[in-house]
Parts: sequence; C-alpha cells; structure tokens
Amino acid sequence: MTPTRHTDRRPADGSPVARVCVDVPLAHLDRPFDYLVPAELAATAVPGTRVKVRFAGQLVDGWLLERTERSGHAGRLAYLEKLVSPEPVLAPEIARLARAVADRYAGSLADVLRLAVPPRHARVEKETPEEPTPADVSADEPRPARIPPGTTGVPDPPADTDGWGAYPAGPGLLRALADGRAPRAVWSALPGEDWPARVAEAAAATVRGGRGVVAVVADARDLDRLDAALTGVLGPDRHVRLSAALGPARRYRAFLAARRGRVPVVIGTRAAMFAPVERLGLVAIWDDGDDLHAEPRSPYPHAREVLLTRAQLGGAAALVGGHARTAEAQLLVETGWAREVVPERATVRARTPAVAPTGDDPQLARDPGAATARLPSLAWTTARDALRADAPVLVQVPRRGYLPSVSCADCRAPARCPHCAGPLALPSARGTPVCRWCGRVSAAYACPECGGRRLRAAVVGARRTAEELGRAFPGVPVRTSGREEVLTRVPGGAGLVVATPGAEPVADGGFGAVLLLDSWALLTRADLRAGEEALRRWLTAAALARPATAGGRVVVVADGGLAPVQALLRWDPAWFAARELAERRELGFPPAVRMASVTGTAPAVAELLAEARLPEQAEVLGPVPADDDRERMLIRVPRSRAAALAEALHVAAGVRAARKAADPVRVQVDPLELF
DNA sequence: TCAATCCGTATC
DNA sequence: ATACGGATTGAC
Repeated sequence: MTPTRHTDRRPADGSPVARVCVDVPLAHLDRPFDYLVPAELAATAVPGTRVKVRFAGQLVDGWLLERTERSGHAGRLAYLEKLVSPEPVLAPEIARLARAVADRYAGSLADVLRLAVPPRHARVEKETPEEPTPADVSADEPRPARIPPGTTGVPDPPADTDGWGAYPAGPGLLRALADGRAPRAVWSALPGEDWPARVAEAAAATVRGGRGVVAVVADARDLDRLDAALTGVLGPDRHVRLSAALGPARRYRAFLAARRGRVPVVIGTRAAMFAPVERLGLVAIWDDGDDLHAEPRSPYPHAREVLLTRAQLGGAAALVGGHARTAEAQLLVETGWAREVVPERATVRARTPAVAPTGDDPQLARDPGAATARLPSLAWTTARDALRADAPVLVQVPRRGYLPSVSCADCRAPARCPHCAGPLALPSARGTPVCRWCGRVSAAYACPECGGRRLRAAVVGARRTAEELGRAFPGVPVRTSGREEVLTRVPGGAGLVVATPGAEPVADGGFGAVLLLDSWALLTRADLRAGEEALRRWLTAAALARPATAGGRVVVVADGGLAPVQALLRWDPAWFAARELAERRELGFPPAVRMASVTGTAPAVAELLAEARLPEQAEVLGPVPADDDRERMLIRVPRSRAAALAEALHVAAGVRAARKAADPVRVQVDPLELF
C-alpha cells in the first residue's frame, strides 16, 4: 500500500513544480517535463535527486533538474510518484555539462546522465552519511576527518630544473594553478618523464589553491601509477579513484565521496570524466590519443572533449598531456585556446635515446641469431649489446595473439578469403589458413594479385615473438606483457620483455634498448589516424628507454623517410602534429572540420538523412559498407556549423523515434574510425 | 446518426 | 509502452 493516496496529495507550498528529465532513450523526448511536487516531498525533492514519475502510463526513472514556481505546460501536471533517494547525486554543473555534451554529440541528456552518474547503491549510500569514506578505503577502516582544501598538508612543488622545471612554461603553469587561475596547457612530456608525478604535482598545486581536480588516464595500469604518485604528494586521503572496474559498490562509494565534497581530487579512467568535484580548478588527461578515451556507449563522447568542455564551462584549467600530440591537441594550440608546455630542444637531446630506423633487412641471415628471431640485424645487434651490458630490452609488437593474419609471401598483398573477402589467419603454426569472418578453410589459397601460393605471417604476435627471441638469446629471461597479463614494472638487469602497445612495463633504470617491430602493419592500416597512432605507440615505448648518454637505443623497423618515423627520430611530436593537422585541413578531415557518421540499414540511413535539415555547407559522403548488411554515411561540415549539424541529426533521429521507426540508426559525431 | 475501430501522436 | 483524439467505417 502506498503511503499517500492520490486524492490526499497537495502540491508543496514553495516551488511546487519539478522540472524532470525522464530516463527514456527516445530522442524526441529529450526535454524536461514538469511535475507537481507533493507537499511531503517539499524539502527533500531537491535539484539533482533521482525520482520516479508516471510518464505515458509507465513508471519511469527521472532526474529532478530544477524546482520552479510555475509550469509553462498548458495541461494538467502529474505528481512525482516517488523520491528514489534524497541524495542530490546530479550536481548542477554536471547537469549543465551533460546538456552541453549531449548537444555536441547529437545525443539525449538522459543518455549522457546514464554515463555521468553511476547506478545507485543503497547500502553504500546509507553507510556513514555524516563521515567521509575515501573510495578505496573500505567502510570499516578509520576515516579521516574532512579537510577543507587549501589548508593543510600539501608540500610545495620542487623547484627548478627537475620535474616541471624541465619545461620553460612548467613552473608558471604550477603557479597559475596554485593561484586559482585557469591556464590551459598542451604538454609534450619528455622521454623518461615520470608523468604521474608531474600530474600529481599539478593536482597538488590546484588543491593548494583551494580547488578540485579531475584527472583521466586510459587504463588501469596508468591509473595505478597516478594513484601512487598522488598518494606520495597528497597522502592517501585527498583523492579517490573512479573507474568502471571497481564494481558497483566501490564505484558509487567513490562517486559519493567526491559529490559530498569529501575529497578534492578524482582520478580515473573515462568513467571519471563526469566526476563531480567541488570548485573544479583543473581537468587533466594523459595520452589523449589512446582510443580507450572514447566512450563506446551512446552518444560516444570522448574524454578529452568532455574535460575540455568542463574547463570551458567552469573556468577551470586544462592539462592535455602525452608523449605524443594528437591533431586535436594541436588545434587547441593553433587556435590559441591552449598554450604549449614543451621542453627546449637541448633538454630533449639530453634525455632522448638514440633512435635508428632499419628496413626489413634482406641480409638478416648473416647473423644467425637474427635469422632465428626474424629480426633485422640492426635490431638484433642492438638488443644483444644492451643485454651484454646487463640492461633490459623492450620489444614492442603491434598486435596480440598468435599469427593474427597472413599475407602473400611474394607480393605481401593481404590474404583474403575467396568466399567473403575476410582476412585469413593461421590458427596453428603449420595449419591451413582459415577465414576469420566466415570460418571457411582455404586449403588451396592462391594470391589474386600475383598468383603466389605461399603465405607469410603478416603480423607476428607477442607469444610467437617471445618464443623466437628466447631461441635467439639463449639464457636470457623472456617475459611477455599483453592482454592476459600486463606487467607494470620489470627489474633492471638483462632480460627481454615482449609487449603489445599499451602494455609496456616500466624498467628500473630504463630500458637499454627498445625494438619497435612489424611497424609496417601499423602504418599501412587504412585509417585516418594510422600515422598518428603509430607515432604515439612508438613514442610511448621509446620513452621508456634510457637517454642516449646512458646508452639507451631504439630501433624502429620502418622506412626512415616516412613522417611518423622522422618525428620519432627527431623526437618532435609537435612537428608531426602540426603536419598532420595541416594535412587534415587540406583533405577536409577532423579535427579541421566536424564529421558525423550515420550507420544502419540502407533504407534507415536514407530515411534519416532525408529527414535531417542539414546545414547549408554540409557534404554527405558515402555510402561505405559497414558490418552485417549495414551501411554508413559521413556528413562533413565546417567547424562553425558543428552545433547545427549535431542538432539537425538529433532532431532527425527524434522524428524517426516518434514514428517508431523499426531499424535503429546510430548517429556518431566525431567517430574515431572514419573508414 | 451513432458506436466501434483504426491510426497517428503525445507522453507533464 | 499507453492513452487519447480524430478519422473512418459500418450498421441501423
């Protein structure tokens, strides 16, 4: 039995109208609906709370956005059915941010709020509503008292040439953060940089100035490192980690600690990009080129864009850092929105390893060890020398697994399935090739380009590479770091580490040599970002090597004339980013323009585009075939029309939703993959 | 002329 | 999803 019967209800005395965002995914319902606040909820149904409302006959979840005196709605208002919890989980600035993100990405507010506020966990909410609980501290451990920001315990940053002192603009950046200003920086980290320490110092400076921080990294390993650095600088109680990997209870606990103002700093993976923080002073993202920063759920916002929007809306500082620089970050610099924080060339020279390119060496058989390992001889001798000097060696291989795909041994054309044109793979070392799409076995494969019948491994996976290296360097321990097991740190002595990109461990004292293998597989990907991504992966791995002055060497198996290889040799990510951005301007690709993709069955895509009132300058490109009989169209507009494009697509999606169009269409603004 | 039914549309 | 209004249909 409900506590209040409908007939008993009367509206609250003050602000009896609640503006509610109903949690339904339909695009045409993406606006607030007004409800009456019953008198008994007058004090508790505050903005930011979760509510239940009767909507089109159903009980649905909703967000109370606002309380007002009157409604613009002509008809009769229904009452709020229920207050889910008095906890105002949706901070007003996050509601504003979510609206801005929805608008930018042609999505609905409700979709963004689902990403922004983790699911409620009632038990967690009840525990210690008065006392703080930093997220990773379990409920029964002693809890620190609430410390107001800017009062205690934060050490001053170290002075001069170490740390941020290695960047001419670095000390000024920290000062501005501590002074409560809003500097915006695109930071190119030096090789060997202890970046978690630098981010922690920037966070500490901001906290010292009495403001909060949100910092986002790509994966759990980077998060562990940042967590440790922050604990070193701020102690264990001033920050929480927030990531989907925590599980519902711990995630909600961390979220609440931030929302209740118990901690000034939130760090995490992209799940933290919407984290509420009181008096936000700094947003930071490390390695913004990592595609893990792109949210895979509608409306597919990117952590960098969300954080920069927060900085813009909230007057907060922004720090976009990495060893590499994305074209998007370059655009921030070129438009003057952000300033570069880069080392001087002399500092770069002093800290970089010696980098050398080498071709796929036809003479590799002269070094018996190299032949065994299928290594070009320069790579082999470099590794051997480092091992002889009792230094660890990192070998980066681009893809996981065992012989993921194969190509013609004669002309190198990728081997494709004769039936469906899917990629062929070798499931076992001496087996017959099998199609990875349709599963058919191609026993008598002949290359359609040259007629060749022999196949070679297109990309040798980490496990296979590790086996071969073990044979080439007998007696040297070989470890792999990849999907199944990611190593965080390895000891300093002689040893081989075979890692896939993103899984490279840090070595005590740095790696003596870093080998970047099978690079052509990265560079020949048919992707707009192939060059940028290759360079990002190389720089990230090469940054783990010792400086050349300490014997650190890097060998990249690629043509030294290619731009990404050049950028690696000169350690000049800014040069490459400027070049890349110029090229994208010329070709009309993001971020020089705004692109959106519309994916679905051919009739559904056509229907949506027919409905959409696209801006004047819009160009429609395609169709490109997508997975399962669906197709994809791209729409390109100048950046000045970006908002209009998103709105047009959102409205068109709404019209389709209102008509109950059967087959879904996915609308994506700034899709990561363009072709 | 009126009720039953269908369809489209709004959902507070 | 469901509820409602207007249009349509069919029986008297």
